[in-house]
Amino acid sequence: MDTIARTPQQVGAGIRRFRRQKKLTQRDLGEKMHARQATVSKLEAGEPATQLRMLMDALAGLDLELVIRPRTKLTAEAIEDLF
Amino acid sequence: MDTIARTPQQVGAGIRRFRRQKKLTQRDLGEKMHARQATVSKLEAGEPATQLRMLMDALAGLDLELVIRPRTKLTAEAIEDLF
DNA sequence: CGTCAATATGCGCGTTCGCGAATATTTATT
DNA sequence: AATAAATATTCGCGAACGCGCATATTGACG
Repeated sequence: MDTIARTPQQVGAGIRRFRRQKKLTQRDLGEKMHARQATVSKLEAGEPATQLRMLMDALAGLDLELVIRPRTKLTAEAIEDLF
Repeated sequence: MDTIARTPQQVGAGIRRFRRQKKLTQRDLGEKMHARQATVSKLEAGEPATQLRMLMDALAGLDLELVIRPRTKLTAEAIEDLF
């Protein structure tokens, strides 16, 4: 399932969901992306000042990618996902 | 047209493309997101240490959103887009 | 409950952000 | 070629990063 993100928090939540789906710990992901577990923690918490590099490294570590696209109207289901 | 991004540089290039599509200058976008023109410049250049907040603010200013999804096989067309 | 794994938080350090402000430098446009 | 607009780059500053290292705190499970 793809994840829509419009805020740092939603980005973090998306990363976390995919990481858990792959049964990886923050430490596991941290090793893949050469970052500390603490850094992964902040990224998933949606810390707004997290560096873009950390996001992209995490995506690579989880074999994910970003799509940038015009905002869509949120469906009822998509709204559910935000919570 | 949606943009696929796997690196900070590709993220920046995507932002730039959408900004130009909307006939906005870096200064225009900067005002919308309460950031300096210089900051927009670095974001579009793909500076890896750019803050996540800057990315999300820029997307909001351009009425865009992110999708996080599993990496896809790149089609010939998508590969073109990377250059 | 107790125990261990997983996650969150803290400190000091070096680095780099984004800021205001200003200035190159590049890119139209005529 | 000349001018103006757009973009890139620099300075000093305060703030926050990610780091190693260490320690709470929380969560899962027997």
